[in-house]
Amino acid sequence: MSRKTFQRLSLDERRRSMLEATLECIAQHGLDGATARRIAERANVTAGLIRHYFGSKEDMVLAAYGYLVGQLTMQAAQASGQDATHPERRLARFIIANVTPPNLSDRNVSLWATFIGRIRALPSYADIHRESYRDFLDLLETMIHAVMAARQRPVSAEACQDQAVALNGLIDGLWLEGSLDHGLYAADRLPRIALTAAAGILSLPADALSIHLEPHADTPPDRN
Amino acid sequence: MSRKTFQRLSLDERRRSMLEATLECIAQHGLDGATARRIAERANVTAGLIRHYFGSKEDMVLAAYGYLVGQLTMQAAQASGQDATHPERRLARFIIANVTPPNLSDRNVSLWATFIGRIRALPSYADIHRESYRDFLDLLETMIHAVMAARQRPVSAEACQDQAVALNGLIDGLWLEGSLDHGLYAADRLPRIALTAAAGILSLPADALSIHLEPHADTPPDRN
DNA sequence: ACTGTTGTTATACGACAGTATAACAACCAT
DNA sequence: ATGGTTGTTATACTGTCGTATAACAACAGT
Repeated sequence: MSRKTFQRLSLDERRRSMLEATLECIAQHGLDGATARRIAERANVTAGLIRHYFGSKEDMVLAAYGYLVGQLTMQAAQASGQDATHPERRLARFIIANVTPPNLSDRNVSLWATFIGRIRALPSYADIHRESYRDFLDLLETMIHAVMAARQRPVSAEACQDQAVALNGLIDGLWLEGSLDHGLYAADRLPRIALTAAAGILSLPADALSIHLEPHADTPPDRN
Repeated sequence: MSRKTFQRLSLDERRRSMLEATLECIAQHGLDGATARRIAERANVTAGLIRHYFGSKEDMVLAAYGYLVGQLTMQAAQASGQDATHPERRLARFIIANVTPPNLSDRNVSLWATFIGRIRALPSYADIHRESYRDFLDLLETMIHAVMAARQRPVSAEACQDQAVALNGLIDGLWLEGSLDHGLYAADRLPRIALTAAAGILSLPADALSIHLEPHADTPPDRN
């Protein structure tokens, strides 16, 4: 009877691995089924480490929420690309990224919904949500503004914010319902649906955004 | 030391009161905090009744989910009115109902999100969600079709369904983010935002739907 | 009134949750 | 090499969870 052999990890590595185990357990078994022991087992540690790194299980779950939204927004922002010279392509890519895998996944939506459901009971969750929502909204508003500027269509700041709110709602809703694969329509229709609807919301020509559906490569197809 | 005095209720009344207690507890304390004892206390019964009426706590919670979505869709459908002679007004009212109280409430969103978060772990939840989603989608599709017919604008069934999916996403997203009152914008801006965006998605004139924002009374203001 | 049925209460029980504590071993500094 | 630090394991403990069971009481049929 010997003790389990183990490896000392750096603070960041250990934390990250435990947070990922937390998310995995919640996604797979629900919040109820995500017990301290099960999470620890998945992270290949013992339950005592939770206290050592996060103080309590509740604090670890909260940290896992922050970790999740951080990953989600980073993923979407990266997918949109940094190419600022084609505002409409940038916006289109951003929208597409939000309604296609890996961002579109039942795992992500399950986790997200689970945490949203705790906001009302535990105010700490509200703070994280508010921040991530504001980030997303700001990102959208900037992109919309760029699109309008390129088309030399002046819009008031207020109208631009309204459009950002609406666009955010559209993206959120499509991401959500699209991820819970209910078999009511094929998920590959989502990008086209999203882009056409977004163009409508922004009063652009119907195909102004869906034009950019084709290119899958990182390199833009135009010469310059 | 005498026993608690009690009153025999009909099957439906008792069930409903226990389901409502379940929802209230989940909304207030989260799924973790909604223990069988706490729910029973709120319903003014003892925990043993859960077994008697639902077999198990898990089955009761599932029934509560069904009860919730039933209430939500009924509420929205009623608010849209039965007046089929003004398709655009009907659609507008339906949209407004979804982004204003009592449908817009953090309680409802908290509950909804909590249940959505369980879909992946417990397939029974997926069935309920799928059914309610389909109902909502069908409702929207019918309304959109009526609007287009009244404008004598022929649209293919496929295009109509795409618009319904997009509109549903918009409504879902705005309802969701609007309910979690994050203080980033005033909730009373939502109806106008939603109607304008919806008009855009359907390629209608920008104010085609928001025209119907004003009338609060049940009686339409036009003579006929 | 009385009696039978069953909705409802009261209580007990096993299981397992989260966590506090102490022993231990991996790694670093020397 | 070796000692010290502390990340990590192992275990025990307390509370409370869901639920099974038995006693009880409200109401209906007579």
